[in-house]
Amino acid sequence: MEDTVMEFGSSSSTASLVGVVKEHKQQLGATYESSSSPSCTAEIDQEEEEDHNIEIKDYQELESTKVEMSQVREENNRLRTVLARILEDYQSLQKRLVEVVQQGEQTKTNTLRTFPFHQTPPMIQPEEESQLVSLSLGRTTSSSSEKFGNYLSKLPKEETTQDKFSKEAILSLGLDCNYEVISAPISSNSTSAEPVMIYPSPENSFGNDDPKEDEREKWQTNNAASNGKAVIRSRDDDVSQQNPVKKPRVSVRTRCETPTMNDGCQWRKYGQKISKGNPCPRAYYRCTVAPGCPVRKQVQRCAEDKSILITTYEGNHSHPLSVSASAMASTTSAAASMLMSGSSTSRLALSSGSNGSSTTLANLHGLNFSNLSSSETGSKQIFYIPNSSVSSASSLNPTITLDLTTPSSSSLSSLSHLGRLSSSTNNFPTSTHKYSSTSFNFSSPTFAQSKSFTSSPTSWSNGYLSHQPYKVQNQIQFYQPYQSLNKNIINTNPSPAQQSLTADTIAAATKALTSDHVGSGKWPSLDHQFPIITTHPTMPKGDGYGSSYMNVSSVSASASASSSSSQQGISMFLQSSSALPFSSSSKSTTSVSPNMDDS
DNA sequence: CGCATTTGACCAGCGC
DNA sequence: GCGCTGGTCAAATGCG
Repeated sequence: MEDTVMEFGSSSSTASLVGVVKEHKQQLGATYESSSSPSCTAEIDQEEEEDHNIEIKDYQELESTKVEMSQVREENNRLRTVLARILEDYQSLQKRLVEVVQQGEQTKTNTLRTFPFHQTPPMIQPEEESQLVSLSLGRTTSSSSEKFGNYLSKLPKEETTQDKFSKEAILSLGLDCNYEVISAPISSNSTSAEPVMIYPSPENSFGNDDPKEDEREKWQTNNAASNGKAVIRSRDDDVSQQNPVKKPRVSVRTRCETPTMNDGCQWRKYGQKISKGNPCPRAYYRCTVAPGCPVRKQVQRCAEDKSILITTYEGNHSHPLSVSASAMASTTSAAASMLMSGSSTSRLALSSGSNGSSTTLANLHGLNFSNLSSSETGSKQIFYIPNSSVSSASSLNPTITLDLTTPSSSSLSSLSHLGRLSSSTNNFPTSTHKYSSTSFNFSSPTFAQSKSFTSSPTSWSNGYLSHQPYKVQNQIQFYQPYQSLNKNIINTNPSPAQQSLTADTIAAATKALTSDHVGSGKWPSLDHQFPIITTHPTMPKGDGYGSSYMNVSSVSASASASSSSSQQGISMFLQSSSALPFSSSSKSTTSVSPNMDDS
């Protein structure tokens, strides 16, 4: 890209072009003067006329070329801006990586110290350490890929495709996932230019997802374990006891006329039920992108408004995700993390955090990369859901609902709703209004800064990306090495009507959920209006894991350029990933039906 | 024929 | 203990 910039952006080439144009103008003028002479013969006049026409043609071509060049120059400027931003982001990430790596050992120690709800440190075997770290809620900072390699080495020996997925990627962008910052190889003095990759760890705090296990066993085991039943497990016994809470669920409400929402994943229906209180059947799907992927989803129409589709996700993807799928997965992941972190704050072992619950919320936030800053990674936090929460846990999984419907979202293709100020109104069924709501405004200047969201709907793209209306989803995906390195890109080619709403709105939700302001403990001023996320605790029993309702009804952002270093966490990735090669030249090796969920 | 969907049966958890 | 409900399985069925 840099070559392109230099080629089209050099002022010399532009100047030379202008010179050529001027020269032609002069020639034309001379030709005109000579042709006006009455002494010329008819032949000469004809020749001159031909020359005149040719030169006029050349002149027109040059003029058009000039216009093109000016356009290219503008394009070039945009590319330069993007490139500069990418470089800036890259340097910042590199710096952050160094910080994380340098504190790896210290983090380990802190991890063992912040263990009050599980076991006393003496009971922790050294070989279990990596597991325990990985089982923490929210992100964990793996100081080295070796640690994870050790973890993998302890898995059963049989090497399945699933295992390969796990070992190679470990980047399931699923629910309640942990993110590990891995640089391969990482050394304590690593200052190489290795890109920092954000991997959701395959283990999560609640699901005990283990790609090695049989899918069903895992699924049932998780449920059984969460219900406090004795479960025969080999490796995850500790986990089951530590986190007997059911997997958090993220329910996404969208206006969708199609049977299911296209979220980029492949699903196979395995059941359907008529649930109580809703005449519309509830369909059960499992992810079939990779064998053994534990992610399930339930799809049901809203009883009050049939146009609203309620999709509930549960579990972690154990495979690389497509661009569009990662958008949803990252959103649900963030929502799940927020749900678990926020609802369990009072019960968690808070090893650090000086800003009260807000800080805790952010610290638990699996997606809040910006919290990888040294100040916080230095005191790595492991949060365990205490067993005491199990006894009162309802059979209902903790659920958080993201309302992606808008009061006037009948036109799905229109992004105009993004430009409006958030409204507290929503289309949530009246049955849910009985719950008291707490409104969280996840404003974030980085939203506008990253150009993912600005006041203009078309500014979803940043100029050149505007020609790739669906590639902008990369702006909300995480850097997946699978896609950039292995070209394992799934081109979902979603239908615009479906995807436009999903992508931007989900991105809004993701951004909001991952907004660093959550962790700042301060809610910024409303010069940037972003998704209004409202939580509705629905568990009157007070087990701390009730459903929450998040209204991401509308998004409005003013194009503020304000930024702070602490906000670069996710926006950096967003911007960087948007410019990754695969975003524009992805060769899909796996084809997914454009409307796989709609067929 | 292979794969996805449908649908009744089964199981587990919870409340009474 | 029983019934209700949610969730899953698996045989049957449909489809390309």
